[in-house]
Parts: sequence; structure tokens; C-alpha cells
Amino acid sequence: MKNTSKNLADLFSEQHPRSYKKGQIIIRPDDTSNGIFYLEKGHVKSYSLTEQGEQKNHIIYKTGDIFPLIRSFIPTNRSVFFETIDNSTLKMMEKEYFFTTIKADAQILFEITKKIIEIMKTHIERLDGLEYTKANSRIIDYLLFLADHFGKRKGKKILIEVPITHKDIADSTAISRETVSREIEELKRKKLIGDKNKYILIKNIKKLERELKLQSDPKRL
Amino acid sequence: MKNTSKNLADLFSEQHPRSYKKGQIIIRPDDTSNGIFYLEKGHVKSYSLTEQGEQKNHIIYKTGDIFPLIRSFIPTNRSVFFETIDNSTLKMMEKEYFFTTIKADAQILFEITKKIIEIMKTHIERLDGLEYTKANSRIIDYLLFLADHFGKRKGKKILIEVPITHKDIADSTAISRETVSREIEELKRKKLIGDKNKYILIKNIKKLERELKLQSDPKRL
DNA sequence: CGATAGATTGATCACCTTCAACTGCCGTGG
DNA sequence: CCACGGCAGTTGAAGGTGATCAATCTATCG
Repeated sequence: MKNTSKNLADLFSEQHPRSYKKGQIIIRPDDTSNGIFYLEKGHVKSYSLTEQGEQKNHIIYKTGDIFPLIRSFIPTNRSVFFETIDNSTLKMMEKEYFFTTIKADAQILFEITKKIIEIMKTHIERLDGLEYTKANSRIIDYLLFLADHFGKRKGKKILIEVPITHKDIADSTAISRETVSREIEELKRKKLIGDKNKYILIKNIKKLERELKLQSDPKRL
Repeated sequence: MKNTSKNLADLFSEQHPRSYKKGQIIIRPDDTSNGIFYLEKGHVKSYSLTEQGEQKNHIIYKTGDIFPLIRSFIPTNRSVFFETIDNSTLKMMEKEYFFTTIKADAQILFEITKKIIEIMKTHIERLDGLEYTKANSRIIDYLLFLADHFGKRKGKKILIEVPITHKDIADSTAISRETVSREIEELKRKKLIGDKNKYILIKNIKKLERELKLQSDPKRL
């Protein structure tokens, strides 16, 4: 047993990696198993469903993140799904072992707390972005959010390296897919964004940020 | 120095209480001071502002909560305000002392982590509620959210014991104040909610939950 | 290669914002 | 203590934004 973990990767180093294909559900609301997952490679989205079966996307987890946090730490009504959107590699640890280990070591526990805070920050940014009342503002804000979290600089441009569909954007911003399609088209027409091998490319982030401010301004030309 | 803290109240027990009047801003984005606040009595709302100065409400903190979490744990762009909506009592601890103390004691650190998870859960519920596309669904979901977090059972009814205005609901759900006014009126007409000394009273929570499911159903009569 | 899911485009119309005018309420200062 | 100012709430009318429906097209995957 290794008690010298200094970070999350160390903590999970002894666990064997598990491969998941794109689109596999890792955790469902009714799951009785209670492992803690560490995402080594790929991306996982969390979401709930409406009565009509529409997805309401929460966030996208990436390398170094852990989940599920809420149901692991406190007893709660489970309503959230975790599903890969990539071919992904995860590691899993039994809840009991996880808690025994972290409760015994303030240092690793502090690292986990910082990771939790980081994931909470992501949720707050999403919450904040959803409070724009105009559809195009919510879309632009979400693109800026994705650029910040998954963007890789390519010169002056930013490539959003996460497989995201218009449907995902729609399910993340409370907008219909058709409207997302039209707004994205408009942003491409304005040369603010583009495509690059299946990923969204931000061509001019400064202008895109300016566009967000203009969109919410009722007094724009 | 007291090292026997078993919970948050203990941890802050040595700090002297500070009184704030309703409407006072405790933390602004540009604040350089970096204390951690423990809310002993009252309510504090967190929010950001749009370019046009509109409030985007995040959550309402209550007795036993601590803030600000994000800016205390990780370096970040500050854009969030914390403001009392009640006459409130808080305790404050210097950031350095706070971190020295919790890093030295896994037990109190674990208590704080659980509190953080609880506050994260609140944010996720808000995020999820904002993903309803219809205004009346978002309002009903928000009322159910308030009932769950601040409601006191009065027989079969639930009194939401937090001073909340229609403007607050509007700023929390990305809806105009006028529409909130009309929808609340409609819910009163249906006898689902009412008033009781300035607070919102949920008269029939089961029916209100059913109303939420109906609202989002396009095939309703 | 067929099936399924996502994307596109156009037309229609409902929902909700906006604007405006008015009322009510509360805290503050003279 | 009253008057005032400002913010919150109410109500009505009008117009725009974005949802919905439908038809077609494309991409992906077994």
C-alpha cells in the first residue's frame, strides 16, 4: 500500500486502467456501485434528463478530474449520468478505500479539496453563463468557456480540442439545436469562428469577447 | 489556540462576530483583503454583473456556510459579489491562519470538504434548473429549489424563510421581472403558492412538482 | 450498406421581452 | 414625523426572438 501520494495521479497509480468507448455510460442515477473514478484520458460529460428525456448537460470532465463527487461525499437523490464523449481511460477506486486513505492524510486530502474547488468553479462559470437572457449571448459565452477549458493555442487562434456537437451546445445552453445551428453559422459568417478537423476553431477571441458584450447591449446599432 | 475543532462552528468560535445590515456588500471583485467568512446568522447572496449592470444571481448562503471558496483556494479572476439580504452576523478568519489550521488537521479539513461539496451541490442544482427552456418551468424549479433549501414545514405547507423579491427571482432565472410577476400571479391563482408575512408559502408542493412536469410537456392539454 | 443521429434550412407562430405608465412600499434626511 | 426618492411590483400593449414542425441532407457506425 502506497501512502506517499502527493497528487491525484499518485493516489490512483495502483489502480488498473479501464478503457471505455465513446458514448458509454459510466454511472447512472440508479447505480448501486459506489466507486470514485479518475479520468486519465478522454472526456466525460455529466447530465440529467427532463421528464421528456431531453438532456441537460452539466459539465465536461477532462484528464485529472474525479467524479462523482456529490454522491460520494453526501447522501443524495441521484439524477445525474456520466458518459464518455471520447474513447477514454479511467481508473476506479472503491469508495471505502478512497475515504480511508484521504482521511488519514491531510496533504492528499488538501489536493483533493483543491480539485473539488476547481470543478466547482467550472460549475459556477456554467451557471453564470446560463443567466444571459439572449440565445446568442449564451452560445458565445459557452464557446469562450470551452476555449478557456479545452482550448489549445494555435498562433493567434484557439482550437477547442473536445468533441462537441451542436446538440451538445444546445443541451448545454437551453437552446434548440436549430437555433444553435443558425447562430454558429452567423459567427462563421463574421469570421469569428471556424472548423478544423471536427473541432471548433476560435479565429479571433478578442472580437468574440467583444461580440458577447455587444450582444447583450440593447443599444447596439 | 484551539486545536480541537470538530466542525465549522468550532473552527470559527474564537472569532468575534461582525454585524452587517441588509444590503451591505461584504466582498467585491476588486477587494484585496482575503478573509474567509463564516455565516452565523442571516443570508448572503452571491452574484456577478453583466456589462449592462444586470445582476446574475448565483446562490444564497445561509447559517453554517463559508465563503468565498473559489478565490480563497485558487488564484482566479474575481467577478463575484457577496451581499447580505438580511441583517446578518458573520465571523471572519485570515486566509493564512485558516489554511495553516486546516492543513494541520485532516478531521476539520474533511468537514470543510463536505461543506464545500454541499455548496457545490447547490450550484449544480441551480445550473440544472436554468436548463429548462420555458420561463415558467425555470420559476417553478427555482421555487422548489428555495423550498428545499430554505423551507420550513408548516403542516402540509412550506414557508420559504428567506427574504426574496421578484427581482431576485428574475435575476436568478434569466427572466424579466414583469414575466416573474405574471407567472407568480398565475401560480397564486392556481392555489399552488401564496404569501405569509413577506415570505413565499408553498401551499401544495406535490401539485407544484406536477405542474413543473406538465409545463415542460409540449403535449399538455 | 442500411440505419440512426446530427445538421441544415425555411416557414409559422407562441412566448416572453420590452416599453410605458402607474401604484405601493420602505428607508432616509430634513 | 412627514415628505421625498428610489426601488420593487403591477398591468397592458406591441413586437421580436427563438421554439417548433417539416423536409432534406450528411456523417457515422455496426
